[in-house]
Amino acid sequence: MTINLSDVGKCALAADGTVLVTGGPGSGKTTLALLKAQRLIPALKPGQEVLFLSFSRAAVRQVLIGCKDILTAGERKHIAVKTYHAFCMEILKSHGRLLNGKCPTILFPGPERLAKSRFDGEWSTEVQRLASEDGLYAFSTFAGCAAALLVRSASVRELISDTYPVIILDEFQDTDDAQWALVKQVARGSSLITLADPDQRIFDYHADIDPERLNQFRARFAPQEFNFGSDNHRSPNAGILAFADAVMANEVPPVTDDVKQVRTYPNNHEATVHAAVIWLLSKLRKAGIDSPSVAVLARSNSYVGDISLMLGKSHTYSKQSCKPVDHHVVWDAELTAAAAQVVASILEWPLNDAVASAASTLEAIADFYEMKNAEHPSKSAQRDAASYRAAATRVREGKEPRSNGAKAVKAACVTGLLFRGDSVEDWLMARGVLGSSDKLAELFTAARFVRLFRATDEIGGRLSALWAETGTYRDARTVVRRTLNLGRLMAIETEPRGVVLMTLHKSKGKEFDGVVIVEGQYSGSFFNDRWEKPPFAATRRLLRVGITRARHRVMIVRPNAAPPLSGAGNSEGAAA
DNA sequence: TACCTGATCATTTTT
DNA sequence: TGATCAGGTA
Repeated sequence: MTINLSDVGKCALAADGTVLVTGGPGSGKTTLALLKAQRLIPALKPGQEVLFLSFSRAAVRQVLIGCKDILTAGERKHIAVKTYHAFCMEILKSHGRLLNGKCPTILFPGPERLAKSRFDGEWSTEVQRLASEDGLYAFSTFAGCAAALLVRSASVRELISDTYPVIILDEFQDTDDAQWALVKQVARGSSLITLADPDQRIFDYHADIDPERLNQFRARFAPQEFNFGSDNHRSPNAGILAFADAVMANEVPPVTDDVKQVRTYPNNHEATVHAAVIWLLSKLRKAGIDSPSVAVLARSNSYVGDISLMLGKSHTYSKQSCKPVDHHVVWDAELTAAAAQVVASILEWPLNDAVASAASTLEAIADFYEMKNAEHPSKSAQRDAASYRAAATRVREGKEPRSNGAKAVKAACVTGLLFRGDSVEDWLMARGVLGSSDKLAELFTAARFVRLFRATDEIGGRLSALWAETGTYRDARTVVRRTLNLGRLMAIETEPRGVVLMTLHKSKGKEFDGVVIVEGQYSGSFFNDRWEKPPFAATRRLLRVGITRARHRVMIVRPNAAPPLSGAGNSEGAAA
């Protein structure tokens, strides 16, 4: 692969010592970092590696792809690309005993969530206590504890600097306080190559992520600084980046074929979103891309879920029929998984008497509300969890449950369900129990999102296997739980292909042929002066990140009533 | 304690 | 539009 470096790029490549490289999306920061690594690798001693630190596994994957383009197989052996979490976990596992004499163990996110939902009190202080007293480290404590360890132990610090004499820091503008503390420690012995784009700060609503981080870095390390500005190596022409920059600056965006805005009316919003995705796919295919990747981005998780439901239905748009679009959703699935457990427990009804069956389903429902409360504490979730838990106990004691929701479950259970062995049909029948009462509507909605895991086929297959073996759905709950966990892992590891739905935030650092950005009518709106004052700088940065994910084409679908994207009024592009 | 009613609101989080 | 919450009532 030949790489044409700009003059700034050449200087940055040649520079020694601590370096700070800034530049916009697709300006080639990562490429430059890898070229620098390539230049430094021959000087490494045996056992030494260049360390490349990123925030997410998705980012690591993206960097590894870059490594394949730029480095030879031999060179790649001398570069370690890791997440902060992986790096810190290694430090803690190997040397954590030095902190408190306890054998270090890791509290993984799944078990942590469970523990959190059962724990009454401030969880953030509890994880600190678990780390310092028991040597049990939750993921959120990794960086802070690793930093504390390096402060205390010069020998561990030296060991790390000896292994990793050069450390590349990706997306530095989003470094949190604990990670910054860690960076300051490793910098005592290793030299830093730091990559950043202050305009891609999209996580700084988090109190730990300081908008001043880059300046703190400059003040502490006085790095040689190189600015790649708006160099653009991602999309073949500059229309997309220019449009994105205009949106960020709240200026009238340039007219370009690469970015189209579409307005929707309340009665055709869903159909328009659907049609936009189909239209973009066909445009990309016509442009010669065989299997284009398209990201559909929205502001909130719940709205991403809504869009998934839209794409799963048939619509008519301008007399054209839009068939369901196969797609993948990057989805935080804890609640959905809990709802799936409820459905699975219903599949197990025929195996037990009505009392045991109803009680186990009621407990699954209580678990669902506990999970809901753990994710987003609310009085109603707490009350519902307690109420269903109590109902389960009452049922086991042979009494009638009090609440209407629990009564509906009990009644359905007494009537019983007759499953026939068609796992999809039976799943829908079991889910239908939740649709029978208004009180259970929330669970019904959550269970509908099981298809978001793209695990429906997998679950269906495994349930069918269960049925073939036993003529029942014995252990349906276990099967469903395992399948959903598996599906989650695979979703992370596989390269995105086809249509993928996610939040704008999650799209950071990723790249697609086409991008559709959707604004919702009620939720998922862009400009809301409830949280943010005009000119909505944070939202504009976020939109810029989303728009610049596209290599070829962008569509922005917005309600007709929404204010103009930028440039005070006369900025509307052509509608499709 | 459960449920009805009307008011209020509708973001983002790596592993 | 639809979910959620506080306050009132049985």
